[in-house]
Amino acid sequence: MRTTDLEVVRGLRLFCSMSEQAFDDLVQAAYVQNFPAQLDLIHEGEPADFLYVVLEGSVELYTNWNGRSATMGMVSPVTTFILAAVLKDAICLMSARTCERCKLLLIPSANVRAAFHRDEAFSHAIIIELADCYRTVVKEHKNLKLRSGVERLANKLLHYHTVQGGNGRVVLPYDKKLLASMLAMTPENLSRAFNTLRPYGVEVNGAEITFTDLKGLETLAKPNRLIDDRQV
Amino acid sequence: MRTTDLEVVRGLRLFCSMSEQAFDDLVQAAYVQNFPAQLDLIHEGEPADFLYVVLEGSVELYTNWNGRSATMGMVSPVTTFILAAVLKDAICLMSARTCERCKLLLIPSANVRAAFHRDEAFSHAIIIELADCYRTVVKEHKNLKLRSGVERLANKLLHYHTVQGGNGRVVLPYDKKLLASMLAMTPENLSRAFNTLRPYGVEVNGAEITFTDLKGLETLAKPNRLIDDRQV
DNA sequence: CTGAGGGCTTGATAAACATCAAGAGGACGA
DNA sequence: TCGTCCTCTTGATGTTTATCAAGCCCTCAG
Repeated sequence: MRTTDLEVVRGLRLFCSMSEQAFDDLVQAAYVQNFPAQLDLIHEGEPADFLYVVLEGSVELYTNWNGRSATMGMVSPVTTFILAAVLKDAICLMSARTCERCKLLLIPSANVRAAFHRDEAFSHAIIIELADCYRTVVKEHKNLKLRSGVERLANKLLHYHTVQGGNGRVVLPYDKKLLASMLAMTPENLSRAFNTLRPYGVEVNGAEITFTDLKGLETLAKPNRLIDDRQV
Repeated sequence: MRTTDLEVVRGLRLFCSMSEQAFDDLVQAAYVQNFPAQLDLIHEGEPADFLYVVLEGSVELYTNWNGRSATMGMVSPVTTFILAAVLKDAICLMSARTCERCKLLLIPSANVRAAFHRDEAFSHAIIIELADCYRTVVKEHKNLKLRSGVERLANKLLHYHTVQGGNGRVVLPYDKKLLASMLAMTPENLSRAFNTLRPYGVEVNGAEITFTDLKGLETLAKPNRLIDDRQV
């Protein structure tokens, strides 16, 4: 494992407060590995053997039932995933696959569990991390239950706008098929949703979106910190 | 606080492993209080002042946005709620109201946070509890993303059937308006969904449901442990 | 260059779901 | 007892979303 990777991981809120010793033990047992695009990392229903940390690239969490499929979330650097299943030593509820070429850190889940039993600071950091994971899903759930497809798209665009600097221009981070799945709609309907937003000053050019009437878009989207703000 | 209440709370997975001292401190600071039906306990957006434990009655977690409303979950005895907000000292993402007359235990959230910093066993129990909360919402989310209204109803009925003894008969625990909201559908559509299930041997008589073709119902519902099983 | 394939869009159609309106039946208080 | 309110159901209608089919455009390998 490269020193720079190690420092980045060490800097994560989940790991930064744990003891030197405990962190070293964890990292000693871990592997850094590169994966090609579109590779299945986890199948739902299987045990959680590793805690994953995305160092480079992005990972899609998804789920299947009765022939249908749904994207549950995207993981980008530098973030962990399937923490809850690892801690409970339980079966994974979601599948995971790489979107692009990825560099991942794999920490054996038994070591993670051992670490939080040994290091109190780590177990406190886990509590905050899990509480955040929980609240993120709750927000996702609210987003889905309370909003139509067009509204979800409008708010997602405003979110990207904020993240990307707020200068009236946005580049979609994923292709539209994936974006559609994230927004719980079909690619066809995403296309139509963009058309619906045109009167609100949303101009689409491939992956580039420009906004000419942010006020109007916000009036439609009605962003809400209890749904859209990451840190709340 | 009555001794029997105290023992029940002490028996909860969240509290049973913590030290006598820490539990006593927590309980000393707490109040038991009775609330009438349909009383608002928490408004989303407000700080989480207490960790709540439902001792009697049931509580609805719900949320609002732009004039719309959605039920997020039901809490029945003996269970805690808004644990994540309490631990993070954050704003509540959901509102809560009593459905019927309720007896609740209110533990000041500052005391909960102090307790997990002092008692290691408690912080480990919190980790397991939070991981479970997280996985429960993930399952809810999958249920909503992957299934139609009729499918959600069919699976909910099968779930009640299992919980209530599996003898081909079920009594709905809530009125149909609330059940509809839990299933993310309107009361009108719940009524129609019951009609859709009649050919699958589902007979409705007020709150009493009887099943005459469980195999058939299961073929339609396709229950899945990664969505429907509570303990997975 | 050429053809194949994928991403994206559009139109037509169908299914799922919501809304509006009306009415049956039961609970409850005056 | 009567009227009122509430829950639940049903029908008619409209909206939202999905599905199916077709076509455009771009990329890329041969």
